[in-house]
Amino acid sequence: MAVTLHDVARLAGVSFKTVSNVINSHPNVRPTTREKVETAISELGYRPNLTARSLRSGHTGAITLAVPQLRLPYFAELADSIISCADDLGLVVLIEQTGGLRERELELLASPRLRMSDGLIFSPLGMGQEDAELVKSPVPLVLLGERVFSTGSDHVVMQNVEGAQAATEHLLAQGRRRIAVVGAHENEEIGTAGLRLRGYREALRRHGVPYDDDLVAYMWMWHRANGAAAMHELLEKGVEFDAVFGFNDTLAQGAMRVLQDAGRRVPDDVAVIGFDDLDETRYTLPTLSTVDPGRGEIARTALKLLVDRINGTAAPGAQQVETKYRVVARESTAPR
Amino acid sequence: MAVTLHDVARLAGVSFKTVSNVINSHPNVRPTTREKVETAISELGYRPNLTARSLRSGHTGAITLAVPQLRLPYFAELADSIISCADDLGLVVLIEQTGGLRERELELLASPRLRMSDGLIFSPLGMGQEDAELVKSPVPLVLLGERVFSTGSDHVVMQNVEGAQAATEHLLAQGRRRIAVVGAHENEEIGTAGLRLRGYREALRRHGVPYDDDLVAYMWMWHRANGAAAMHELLEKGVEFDAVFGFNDTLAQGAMRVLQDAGRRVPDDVAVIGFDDLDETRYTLPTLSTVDPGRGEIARTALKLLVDRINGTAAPGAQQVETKYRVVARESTAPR
DNA sequence: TTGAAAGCGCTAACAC
DNA sequence: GTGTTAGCGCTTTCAA
Repeated sequence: MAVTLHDVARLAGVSFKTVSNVINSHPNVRPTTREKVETAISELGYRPNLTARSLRSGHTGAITLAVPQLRLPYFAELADSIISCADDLGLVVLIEQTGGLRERELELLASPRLRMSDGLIFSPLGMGQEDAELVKSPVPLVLLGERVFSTGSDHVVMQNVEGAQAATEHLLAQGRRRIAVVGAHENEEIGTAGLRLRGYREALRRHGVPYDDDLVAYMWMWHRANGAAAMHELLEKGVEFDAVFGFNDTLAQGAMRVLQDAGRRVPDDVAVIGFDDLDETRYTLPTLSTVDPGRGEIARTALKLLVDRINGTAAPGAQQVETKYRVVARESTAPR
Repeated sequence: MAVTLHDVARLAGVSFKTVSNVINSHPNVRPTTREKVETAISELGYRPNLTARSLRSGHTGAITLAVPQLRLPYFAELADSIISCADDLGLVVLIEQTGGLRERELELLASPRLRMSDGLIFSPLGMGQEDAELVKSPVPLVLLGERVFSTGSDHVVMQNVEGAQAATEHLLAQGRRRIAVVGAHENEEIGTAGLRLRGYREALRRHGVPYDDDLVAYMWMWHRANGAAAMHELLEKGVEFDAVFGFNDTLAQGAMRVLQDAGRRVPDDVAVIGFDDLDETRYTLPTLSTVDPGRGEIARTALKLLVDRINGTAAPGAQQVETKYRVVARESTAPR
């Protein structure tokens, strides 16, 4: 069996409460006592039972991060950032994959497993605005992304409309006029895809370029394979275009590869821009222009909001924070 | 405060033990009683306190996965697989990032945080064979990878030597004779890099091709940027080569990009092969040949070993399992 | 400065 | 079938 406080106390010849005091570095312990206890601790190799501590203290020292899938590079990089930040705060991170499925997301929010952690950072994908009232969690919650608003929870969002608009304007500024879109969601108004499409349309409008739905490829998950498939369809349809806006980098990458197979030169014939600023965009051929959505800032902000909420030091009322974006111009949109 | 068993019992008019029986679906509960209790549960929105359950039962329903960094795509895809498998078994996964630093890896093994989970799947990178005796954990442990052997723990490894040998032979079979290596570790015998280098040398030996250390680029972490930097160095040194073996796909990708910038055509002038079979290798230009190390099998096997160990149903003695590999030929090594 | 007692919410043994 | 009792290992009062 594992060594307990009592075992340590017995060896040190003190009460087990004194041992507890030492561990929690309470002020009122005589140095000699402390030393005796510390010797006993290392002699027995005592390690506190965090489960017992959690039960008693009411907090676990863990948070949950729920994302669609870690194999989507955006979420892998986000998780990396969040785990690093959390570690700095002494918190461990429990990861749940929802697959982006509404059912599983709802299940998660109701799951007793959430109570193994002190709070939840949740990036929904299947749920929508109509589920706003269901976004309730037994632990403090910070929402990420743009699927649901007005939930009463803290919320970190990127500037999707503005970022997408800037990406589109970056293409327009080079004289591109037929800009295909890869990654739209059917009938979506406020999800990430919906907002990025809005930014795209707004940019077109401002520049007097007509919107053409034939240029827009719809799909669900943003995997590379879907970007590739969408580009195949666009090419088969025979629509003319001189640029592609992938709603994320993996889509852009998949699309770019298919374009090249079809003999279109990037950027000479078709310029391509993505969204997310993944590491891999620096090493594609050509390197991929993109929008940096401030992933590090998202991680830090979400964690800060969550910790404040957990500690009860948060301002009353739900906070909504928007991170800064930045267009990163690379070879795939180099001027002709 | 949260609803407890007692609250439910009071509302249902039974003892709190009966409620516990219902929750744990014990056989001996009269249907009418069960129904009464279930009504009370849903009425109060009761959710079991897993911390209390853990304390009492001695297991948490969580496992820890410790990897260097999630932003290395190999580990992201591995984590994705492990989380999915774990979920099928009703387990949640806690992720720790060690940064591949020996210090942090040792710290982790000694951390009380491990006891928030029932077991550990650990992919070391900083520790080496000399640390074999330190590979001890307060919870059952399954090791991944090739940094440390003979630790007394279960171990899942890929066939690194054989896989690397096959990759090299794939290049040799096309008449390549000057094969550069990207990703070697200095003075390493048995780490992943050391074993892959051994496979490479073995292939050369069998085909009577002399080994040339000038063709080998050394480094530490396997990021794309390091692959790119290594290729810059090789080119600057002016060594001749007609193929590159990247010890993983991200290295190969970084190297390939630099090759192309330098005007070398892939595969016509230089063939390139990686290792890991990441999703992105299907979308680079050209698509990247690689070695599939059986990541799904690694995840499943590691989890099975761990669960058996946790349940005490494992065979006595440390198991060592080797997964199957497979060379995946793509455009980057297409015959000339 | 240290100790004793209570109890976090639950499960497991055993009695009824 | 159902209730009673004990206690997992710890922190938190409160008393000495």
